[in-house]
Amino acid sequence: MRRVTLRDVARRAGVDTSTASRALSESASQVLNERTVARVVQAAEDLGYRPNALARGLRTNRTATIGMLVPDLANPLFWPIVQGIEDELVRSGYTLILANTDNDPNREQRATNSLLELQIDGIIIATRRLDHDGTEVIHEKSIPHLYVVNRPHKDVPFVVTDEKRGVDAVIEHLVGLGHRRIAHVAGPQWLSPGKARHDCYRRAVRRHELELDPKIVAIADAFTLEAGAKACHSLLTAGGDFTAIFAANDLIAVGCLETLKAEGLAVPGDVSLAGFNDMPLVDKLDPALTTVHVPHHEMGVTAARVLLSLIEGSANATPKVLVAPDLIIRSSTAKPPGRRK
Amino acid sequence: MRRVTLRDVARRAGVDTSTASRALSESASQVLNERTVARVVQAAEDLGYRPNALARGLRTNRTATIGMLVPDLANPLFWPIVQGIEDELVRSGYTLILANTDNDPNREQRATNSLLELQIDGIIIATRRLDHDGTEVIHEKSIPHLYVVNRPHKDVPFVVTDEKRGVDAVIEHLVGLGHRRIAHVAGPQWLSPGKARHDCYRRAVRRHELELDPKIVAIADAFTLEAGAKACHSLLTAGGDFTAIFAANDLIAVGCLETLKAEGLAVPGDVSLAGFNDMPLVDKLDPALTTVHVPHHEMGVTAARVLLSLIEGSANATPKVLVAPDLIIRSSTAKPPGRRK
DNA sequence: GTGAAAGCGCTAACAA
DNA sequence: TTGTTAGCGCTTTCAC
Repeated sequence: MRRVTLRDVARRAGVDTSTASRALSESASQVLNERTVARVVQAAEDLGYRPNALARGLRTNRTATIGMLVPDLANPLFWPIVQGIEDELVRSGYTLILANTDNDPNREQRATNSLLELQIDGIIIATRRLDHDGTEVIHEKSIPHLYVVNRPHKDVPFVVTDEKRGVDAVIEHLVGLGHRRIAHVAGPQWLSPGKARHDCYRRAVRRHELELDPKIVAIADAFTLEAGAKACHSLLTAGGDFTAIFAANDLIAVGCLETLKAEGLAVPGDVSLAGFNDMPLVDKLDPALTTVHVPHHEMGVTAARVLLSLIEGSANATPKVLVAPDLIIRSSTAKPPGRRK
Repeated sequence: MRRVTLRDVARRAGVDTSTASRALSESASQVLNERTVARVVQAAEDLGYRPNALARGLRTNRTATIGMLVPDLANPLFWPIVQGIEDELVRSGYTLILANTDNDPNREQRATNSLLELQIDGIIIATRRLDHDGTEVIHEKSIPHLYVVNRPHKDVPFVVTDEKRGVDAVIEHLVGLGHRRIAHVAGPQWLSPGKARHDCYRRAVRRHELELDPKIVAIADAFTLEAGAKACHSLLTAGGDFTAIFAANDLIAVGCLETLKAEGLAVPGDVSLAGFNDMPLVDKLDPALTTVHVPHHEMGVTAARVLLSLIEGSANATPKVLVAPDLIIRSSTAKPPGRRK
């Protein structure tokens, strides 16, 4: 059972393959005799013809596929983004090719090569590493590309979270509640959100004229619950005085929550706690987590749109979009206790 | 800046394209003069040559890409599976092409076509709908394929959760605790896991010689928290007597938890509650949810392996793998209260 | 309105 | 050991 090709269709319709090709093309079929088109369409249907995207792509230099580099598929953060991207791409007839990089430079490199070899029409990069060699090629090749979630440099096209806005909202909220000593459990500093939120935290603290005490900053090894718990522990043993913790993301926050509870500290009675991302179920914890909600799905949709406009050449050179996150105040933050802990 | 082709490489190395092709092929290069190979490799590197996968695929009828149909990217359940699949495929030099179907027959159909047109070497189908017309073509085309998570019929290759084992473990656990009236909040019956778990529940109840009371079974419209909360509500108003609830998945379970709490019922004091899937954070809820852990990542890895063996023809006709889930007992289940609620 | 012909970039018989 | 040749399936000028 051989594959049905355009030649087979043409033969059955009694026309040349070029005519069959035209008949099956939305635009080119306009030029043809109606009856010819009908005959070809019928033949194609009878035979169960399905065009070969490889041959078409080879010929036209367009594949209607978009590649995406994801650092970590296990991170719930990326699901709605990928979904948003996929949703929007499908609406425009594109297919998404996904490549997981595990934040590993080697895999990043290889994945990038694979995508490029597949002659994708554009690429969306969700790397979080600050040094990402694997993607340089993309810039050189001048293939339409877009960074999402985070950006490595200033001068690349991107659709990213407005980290500053999110962090500022958290700190302002805590300061508004009366907190003066706000600790930070940062994420890994070699990952873009880890560094960005840490920087924003420091600037916000300074702006509010609070003391910038290294003893109330801990850095988690990873954006995980376990790393958060460990970092929170070191925060407690460092002996710094604090009444609130701003955690670099929700998983770290939940880790902190575990540690605080284990140490007999009440949240928010003794210590207020805020996270970042608003991942599923954090609103069902006890206490429900105050966090920064990032409209990830929307971000994905926007990213896809921007990339498509880049491909069609209808966008300005390097589009830059900041997606505004919003603080969701729940019950893990409250006024500081009357006296210092 | 034109794309670098094999011809360019060949020209620079002073050989024919066919020789260049051989030099760059792992196997065929064995036949060539070492120095020639070195020269070609050097030229390729100098020029930044990257093979065109389209041309290669057109020629060889192999693309080293695998398609995957996912019903719902928003469902956390699928991510570790996708990750497992991706991890394993990459190890074998394959690339994953993802298509989200939203459980929509139309999108399913279109996505299937797209994948087939891209000449994928195999396809993994994660549909949950019981009637899925969109994928018939795949069977006809006799392209290597594999169902994952759930299967539509008996006679397809699959790597799926052993639903029966999971449900039996839950019911046995509850019966062991002394529960005699175990309610079920089922998932949508047109989705495979919804129906399967419901069926298994009924069989298990019968096996334990408990009463099969329709008043203590409610069906949620969707596998969501909200639908679970609503269904739990209707369970309560139906007036059936029960001391435990087996929810068809974790989100439904959390919905039940909300409703029970709102109605002033203690979990597990008044009612025990168990879920299915062990999604992230359910162990941090209050109470921590007893649930069935499905090794999703491992399932993905297995699925990829099986599909690859199918592609290489080294597998038996229709491989069928049941992945064993395990009951994780946490604090949402306990002995029933002394007297009926 | 339709056909003829060329070629996208690659691989693999077949020759030499 | 290397080159010659053909062709994968499609689109698109160019000619009629």
